[in-house]
Amino acid sequence: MSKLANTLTIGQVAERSGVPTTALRFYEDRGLITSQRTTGNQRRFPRSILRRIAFIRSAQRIGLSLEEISQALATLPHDHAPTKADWARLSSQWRQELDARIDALQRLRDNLTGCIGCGCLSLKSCALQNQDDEMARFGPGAPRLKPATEGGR
Amino acid sequence: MSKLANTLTIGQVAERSGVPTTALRFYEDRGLITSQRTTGNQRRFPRSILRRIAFIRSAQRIGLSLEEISQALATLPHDHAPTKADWARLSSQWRQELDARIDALQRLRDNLTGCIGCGCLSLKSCALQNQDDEMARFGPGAPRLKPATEGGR
DNA sequence: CGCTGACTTCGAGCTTAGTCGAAGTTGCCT
DNA sequence: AGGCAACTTCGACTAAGCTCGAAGTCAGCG
Repeated sequence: MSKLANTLTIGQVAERSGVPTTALRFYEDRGLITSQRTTGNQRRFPRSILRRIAFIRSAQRIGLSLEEISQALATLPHDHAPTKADWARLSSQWRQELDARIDALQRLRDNLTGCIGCGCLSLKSCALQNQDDEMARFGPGAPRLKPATEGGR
Repeated sequence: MSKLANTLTIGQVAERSGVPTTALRFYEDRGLITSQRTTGNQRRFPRSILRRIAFIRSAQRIGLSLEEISQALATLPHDHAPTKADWARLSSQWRQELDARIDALQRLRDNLTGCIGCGCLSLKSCALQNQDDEMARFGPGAPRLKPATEGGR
């Protein structure tokens, strides 16, 4: 608890951001964040990393994958923390995604509600059954991202 | 394309339900469905399996895990397809879950909307940052079900 | 009878987002 | 100089929901 440099160790970043060191290293591995190294090969982060991490966690909360977040970050200046304008641009994009997701869920719910009385579950006619799979990507379980969409082999 | 027995092979079930044979075997493995075997050890399914599968896929679309679905199925008579009443009971339960999820997403969106202009992303003050993690379980990626909630070990 | 396609089991692999442990190195305080 | 916490890498493991391949068996048509 001393040595206030203008860089942070991974432990300090973890403490301040609430993100475990393991996750931070993982993010670096995936290119979401970067760091300098000391002569002894330890990571040193600029303070601006905290905002970047905040950005990442927010995006995750929205439901983006690290891959998508990575792409979003790629549209930002990588030498400093995102500006207000950057944030406005991306966050309104995300809001649209959220809107779409809410819509999809609502449609699903409405279908379900319509189905409660009918006990249908017919493979052909039930709206629940035939709803296109846009919900799939939001359920748990990664592989449902594309169940059998892969081109032949 | 002949031999219309009152039981179905796994391939026929796959074709009629749209669920791959691999998945069907997997479901059987997990106890979600069962089958008879021929003398040659091949699976033969009753036609009622189609409804059961429809049920399973619907539940998945709602966002339930196979484990949860398995539990729901356990409350049903296992000797025949779910009745109208069974379906009504479960589907209205699911609707509540959906409602909760929609609410959570809407709250998230509202926070995000409030944040678009502010460019805050402050670790301490931003509502997006401090929102409790109830959204986590609905994003993609299984492990987010409980990020670091595991009792110290 | 023979062929072929559909079936069987089994274990390995995929994906995402990490976590954990081992074995070894640094940084920093006293 | 010593000591200890914090750091390093690396590979293995988790969870869910499957998919794939290998190696072998079965069903049914001609």
